[in-house]
Amino acid sequence: MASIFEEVGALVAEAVAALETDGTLAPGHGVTPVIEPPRDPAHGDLATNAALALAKAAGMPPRQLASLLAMTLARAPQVERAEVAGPGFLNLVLAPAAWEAQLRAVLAAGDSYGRVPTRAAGLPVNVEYVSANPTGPMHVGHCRGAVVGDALANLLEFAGHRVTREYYVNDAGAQVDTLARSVHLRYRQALGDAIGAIPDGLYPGDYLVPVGEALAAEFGDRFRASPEAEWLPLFRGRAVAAMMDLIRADLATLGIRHDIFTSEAELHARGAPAAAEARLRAAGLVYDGTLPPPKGELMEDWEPVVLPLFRSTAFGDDVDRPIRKSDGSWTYFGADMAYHAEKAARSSALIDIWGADHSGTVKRIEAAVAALTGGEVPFDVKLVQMVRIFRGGEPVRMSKRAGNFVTLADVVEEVGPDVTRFMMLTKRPESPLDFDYVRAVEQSRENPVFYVHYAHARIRSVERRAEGLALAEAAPLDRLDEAERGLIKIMAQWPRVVEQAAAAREPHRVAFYLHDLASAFHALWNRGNDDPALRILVDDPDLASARLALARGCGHVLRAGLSIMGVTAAEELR
RNA sequence: GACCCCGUAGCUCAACCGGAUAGAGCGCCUGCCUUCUAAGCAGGGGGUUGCGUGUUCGAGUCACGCCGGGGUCGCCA
Repeated sequence: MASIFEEVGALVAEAVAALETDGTLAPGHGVTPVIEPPRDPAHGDLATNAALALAKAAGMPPRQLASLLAMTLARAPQVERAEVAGPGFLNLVLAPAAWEAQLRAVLAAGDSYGRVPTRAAGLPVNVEYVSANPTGPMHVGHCRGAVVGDALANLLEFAGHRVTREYYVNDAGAQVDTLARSVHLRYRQALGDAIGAIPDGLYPGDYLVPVGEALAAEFGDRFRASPEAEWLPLFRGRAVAAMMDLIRADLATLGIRHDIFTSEAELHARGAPAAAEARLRAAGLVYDGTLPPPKGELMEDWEPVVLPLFRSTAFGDDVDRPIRKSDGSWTYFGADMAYHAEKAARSSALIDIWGADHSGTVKRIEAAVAALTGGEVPFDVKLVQMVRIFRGGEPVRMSKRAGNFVTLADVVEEVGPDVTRFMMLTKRPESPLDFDYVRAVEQSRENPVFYVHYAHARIRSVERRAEGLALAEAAPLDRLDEAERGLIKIMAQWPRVVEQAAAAREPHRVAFYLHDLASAFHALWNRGNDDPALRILVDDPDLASARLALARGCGHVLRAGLSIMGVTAAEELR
């Protein structure tokens, strides 16, 4: 069944078409009227700007056009009243039966209410998220991008897209060589060498100790004193594999699993950057040139050098960007460019979730994708701002260099995956987030996780209690009152929330919507505290079954939303 | 210097491709527990949406310019 917005949208479209038929309105105006719930409930259940948007095409004042539309719309059985308001808005009050039908649709669809059937045609949407460097366990800073990316992938699937969840493994370059050297030190340590303090520039974390021990057990002292060239590739491979195991285990604690891990090293091995360079050279977008000296802090060692440059300035970037270094090896950007070209070839759209510290590189990669796909594949980079972690208002320090950083595992262990995921989605990603261990587990209205769980637990409690009662089979939903229909109206917005959150790539909107829905449910529930006749399970079996159906429907929507967020719906809170 | 993000109630934040009188929570004030879980609910007070100009029937939302906070800048990763 169509959502209430689609249903009313169709009615409005019919009314507009009727005006075209009788010549009031010339066809071909290209206007799609917006149907939305008005902010002010006095403006009815739904409002449309159709007359405002079409006034120019009709050559008629908006209010006059609106009253023509109102006359047609008022004849529809779903519409109780159609009123012209303000500059030419058309406010619609729907008949109670229309809302009862919406509740029946929710109950029929169950937890799938609002889900769009998967579109089989075309390539999947690619969401790349986490992509943390394989040099250690995940820290809390990675956590937000991980949750936002995963929830976004869930949301897009719910909205009918096929989705590929992808992780780009930066297993090439200097940092993984550093990792390998750090592991070699731990390997010597495992063989009994006194290694002393970990030198500056190497990774100090204890998590490398077992990696060194495993290598010692397997290879004995074969690489103890041998030249670096003999062990570096081997140690690098083992270290990266071990780090990726750590990272996958961290992600698993949050229920996150990627479909594809793409290796930067393999990308180089199959010559992808060179292929991308050739295409861009042919298009005149890569040339050999010299960069101007960097602005900002003074760079004493800077010297002009001729390098292959990507013409990102043609796409709004400040300067052109080198794709290879003076020694001929690829820059990070050179590989990343090729990687995105490969992803674009197998995707209908690309979405990257990045930490805000990479904001400076967005333009060049957007430029590269536009250049390599001819603008055919939409590409969005969503920047996620940093997380600051607190305990009872006191900042908790983290420092990856010192090796004593707050890990993702620390957070999940302390507050659990559900709270972690929910909290990461309680703000727009582009706002910095303060995460407080104490407040995150607080059981109060102030805590949105708890608040939504509490609503669901109340519904489950009533459902359990109702199991032993003899209630009417088919709930007579016309017994519901105005306030109860108000809850249906909020539930009926769910398909639209899904559609718009998916289009905007903003999973946090689901969290906010669930909070609103839970709030409406709590309000209804509490009427029963003031007046026992307003409780759900009253003596009248017809009325009880109708109210139970309402609560059940609300439970379905709460579970649908929580499943997108990747949060378990609590059965009870004790 | 340049680029990116942010600026909305005392605080933390919303505001659905631009829509009508900008909404929640916290804190403050006033009510509601022999309960279907009061871990909650109802009501009250609180705003020049940082400033300005422009586009529009209509701007917190779009454009441009300022101001303020944060982040970034490299042949790094």
